[in-house]
Amino acid sequence: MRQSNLFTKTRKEAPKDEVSQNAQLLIRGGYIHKELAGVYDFLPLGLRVFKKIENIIREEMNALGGQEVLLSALQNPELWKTTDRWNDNKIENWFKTELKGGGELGLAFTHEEPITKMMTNHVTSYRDLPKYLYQFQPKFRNELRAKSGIMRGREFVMKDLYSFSRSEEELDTFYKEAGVAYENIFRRVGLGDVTYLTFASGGVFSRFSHEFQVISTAGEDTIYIDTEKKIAVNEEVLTEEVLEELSLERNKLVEAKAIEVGNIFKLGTKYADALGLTFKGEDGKESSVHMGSYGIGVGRLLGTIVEVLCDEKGIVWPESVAPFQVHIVDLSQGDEKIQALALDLYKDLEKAKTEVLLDDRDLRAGEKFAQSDLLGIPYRIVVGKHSTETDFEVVRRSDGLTRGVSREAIIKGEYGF
RNA sequence: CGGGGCGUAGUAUACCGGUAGUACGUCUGCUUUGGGAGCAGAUAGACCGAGUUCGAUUCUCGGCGCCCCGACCA
Repeated sequence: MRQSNLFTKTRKEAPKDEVSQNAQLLIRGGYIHKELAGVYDFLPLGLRVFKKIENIIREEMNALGGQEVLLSALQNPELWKTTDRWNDNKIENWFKTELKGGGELGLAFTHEEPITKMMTNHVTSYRDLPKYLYQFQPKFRNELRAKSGIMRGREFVMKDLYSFSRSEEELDTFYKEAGVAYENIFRRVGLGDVTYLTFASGGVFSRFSHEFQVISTAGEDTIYIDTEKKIAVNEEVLTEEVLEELSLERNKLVEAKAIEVGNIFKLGTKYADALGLTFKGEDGKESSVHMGSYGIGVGRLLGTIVEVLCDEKGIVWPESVAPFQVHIVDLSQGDEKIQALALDLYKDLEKAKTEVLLDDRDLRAGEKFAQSDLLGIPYRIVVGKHSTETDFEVVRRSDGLTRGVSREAIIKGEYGF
């Protein structure tokens, strides 16, 4: 893509009402636009990153045996009354709306009820199970206070997977696999070193749920980490009893602020019982389906990557989620030869299916570099006075290292760092 | 929901009971050209409503919106 054609613009300053680093940088870079408090639009660059993250999650969910669906955002109150979750005293952050002809509707804040009900049409026998359904779907939560930029919004896209198993054991097995898939996801988006499996409050059907917490001062949660075992405990469940149960020693735990980027937990038969999701076993007996729920906020994950990996100059995207792999900065300043060098390289990279952004705008070098740093594309190729037809200067964004790289190697994506 | 703060140009800000100034941005021209450059010119603004007043962007009240701390967060 040519930058001269991109409608978004970078800014030197962030709006004063954005305090969080993730939103400041994303707005300055033209990745997102704030629509309302806690409500953000994704612009072309932001959407590219969003889709990259979404695809990594999708690949891992498919590898788990997940089948992708898309459930509606408008929801039937009757289902929620069945489980006693329609009442505003029970669920405070509902967005509710009305039909013209009378009657209420809910705007989805989660999907346990509708997906469980939907599955009653498809599950009758033990042969129909287990099944794993997931979706990327907007969720609406009427937060009393939106905050932390895109980390806690009122509308956000969540990947939610629901597992439908025949027994507790079958659920346990899948639950463990899902945990591994989650670790894969966070590693693949560049957060592997700072993400901890964290024990958090469970529910009626399990002692604990598990959160995936990324260490960050921007986090809202406090966790206690055992760095040797690479697990953590959320402060909300930290008691002597729990420590003993998990064989952890209090004096070995390190306190840290963390961002919850994922959460998995077992639902048992709670929703299946309430909504009649049962199956006939081999013995002909009717049993309730054992369910689990597995969530990742895509926007929050994107914001977390910005928050954790940025530096004083701007965003630093890992290659796996970057909007482009290569940023060609054309410093021709009217020199047609240099301009042609940049343009030829750009065209050849596009032919080679490399995602490349060409800064072909007529701006000064300083501005271009500053904006390029802000955008955070992993590799920058500077085409200027020193460039030749065969050699270019490549700068790695993450550490600023610079190398001379041959045209041939660049086309192959081999920069030699 | 409790507490606090704030609403002036696209952005960041200043001043003022007598209709608003600066910087960045944007546009034009010239100069400049490897880290947000310079000169000249131009563009563009008081959240909404009511009240007080000769006069309100300024004071008062109400509404709306935004931010922060806390609470909340299947």
